[in-house]
Amino acid sequence: MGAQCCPMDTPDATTATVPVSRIVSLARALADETRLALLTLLTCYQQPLCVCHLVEHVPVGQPTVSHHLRILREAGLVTVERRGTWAYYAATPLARQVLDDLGRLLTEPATASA
Amino acid sequence: MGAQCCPMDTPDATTATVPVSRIVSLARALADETRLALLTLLTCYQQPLCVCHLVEHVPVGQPTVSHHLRILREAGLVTVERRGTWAYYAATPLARQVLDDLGRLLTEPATASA
DNA sequence: CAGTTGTATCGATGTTCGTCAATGCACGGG
DNA sequence: CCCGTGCATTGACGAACATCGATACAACTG
Repeated sequence: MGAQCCPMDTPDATTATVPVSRIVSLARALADETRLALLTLLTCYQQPLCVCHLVEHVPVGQPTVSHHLRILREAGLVTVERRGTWAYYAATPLARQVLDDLGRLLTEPATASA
Repeated sequence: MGAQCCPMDTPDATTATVPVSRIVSLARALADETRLALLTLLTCYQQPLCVCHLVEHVPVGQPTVSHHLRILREAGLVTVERRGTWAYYAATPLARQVLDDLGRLLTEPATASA
């Protein structure tokens, strides 16, 4: 740990407006191919979709889909409404905005706005 | 798999402008508390920082910091420049925009723009 | 009330991942 | 030329996770 490697000492840098753990929780919910496929399906449709339809569009079983939907729900990315036997899941505005922003950042050539 | 649970069949929904795997890769890089702490440190400073300084600000050892910096670099979130014995890491514009966007989404009360 | 269907939960399993101790490597100084 | 320093890599270990089969639960149907 040399003394002249960096110009100045780094303060605690707790200038973050949002706690780091909150961003990590959101990123962890998005950090799975199956979950992101489910979220993409839900964001493409204004109509809520039931679990049995979602199962047909991802290469995993129904218990796994329920498991992932639970994680997405706990992250605030989807909502669930039970009507009779079925459970209808829908993407939240947060999910739409996150996917919209990330998609824009990954397509645009990194125009530094901040 | 009932016939009348959902109004219509769900098409393949490949309307995504960005491949799912690309978003997953970015989310996985952000889905760790240590990595996000390093990235926050780097985004708070315009000056690149060397590894020995970063090590002092996270509760893990130097090999682990190098490991995380490698993941962040492969995700396009940081760049590295070697000067003499030291390696200086800096946040990319992508990292600044991602943290800015996510921070804004998690503080604002979900104003549906999309 | 029994049977069926849609969904959630439980246990187990294989894999991925974060972490560390030890080592290797490049560079600079005596 | 040897040694110290900063950083990267390796191997190993434990924890977390994604997945599945089996089962439980809820609701509609006959």
